[in-house]
Amino acid sequence: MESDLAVRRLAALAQSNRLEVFRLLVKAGPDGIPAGEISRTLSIAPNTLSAQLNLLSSAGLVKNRREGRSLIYSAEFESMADLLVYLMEDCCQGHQDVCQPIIAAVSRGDCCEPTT
Amino acid sequence: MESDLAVRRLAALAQSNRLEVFRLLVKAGPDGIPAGEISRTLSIAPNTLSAQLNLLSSAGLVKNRREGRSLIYSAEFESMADLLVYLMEDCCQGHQDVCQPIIAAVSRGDCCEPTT
DNA sequence: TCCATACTTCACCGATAGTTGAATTAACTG
DNA sequence: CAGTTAATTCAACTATCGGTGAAGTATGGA
Repeated sequence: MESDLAVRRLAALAQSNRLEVFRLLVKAGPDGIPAGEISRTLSIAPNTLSAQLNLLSSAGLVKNRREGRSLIYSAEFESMADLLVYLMEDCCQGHQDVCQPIIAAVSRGDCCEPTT
Repeated sequence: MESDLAVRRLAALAQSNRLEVFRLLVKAGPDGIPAGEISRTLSIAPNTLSAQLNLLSSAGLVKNRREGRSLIYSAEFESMADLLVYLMEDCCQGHQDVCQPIIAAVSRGDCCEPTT
């Protein structure tokens, strides 16, 4: 990943509205959520939200598809993975004791079950 | 982790100089690097760098210790872990097929060996 | 065709961030 | 203590960001 793109992705997430939007979409999973519902859920004005979604979208962190009148937004999980890897690249010169807790934390993440 | 702190950490990383500084410190591991050496390595003016380090520091992403005249900066790996977890919290409603690649990617990360 | 719904785009304003140059604090050396 | 190196703090300037109101585009129903 290029440094420039990483900065754009981090900047996209570095704002309270956008961060909440992104986390909401992460929780929603691949099905996504229509823009209007995001707007109501997070109490963000539709035009403001639209600008935020545009930014997240052009950073490659979310995508959308149309269903009737609604635009359904969902998270781009692959981009997120790229970003996380970029941040931890060549981490800590192989000190397992330093990095291992990070990996463990992400694996937990109140997300999926770890693959046993 | 509070939303506010997460935003501050992301904002701290969302700038090319600071991102490069942080990645350099991640690669350096627990030993860290003196401010002057960071300045020379990345060609950032000392006063500019100082402001950036301050921001990273107050976001809890780096810490420093004094050794003689030098201030040695190093990454705060635990904070980073917290941030990553916050971003992926309750990820994708348990769709393992979506989240698993992310975990795998971070585990790889050109970092430490995965614990087998 | 006309209207309502769902979002987006545009123009504008106040607030905040990043850089620079000058001055300042801290620590070692002779 | 004077001089030097290491790094930080301060003030000022420009550029960019985030939110708002108003207007515009697209889809579906009567």
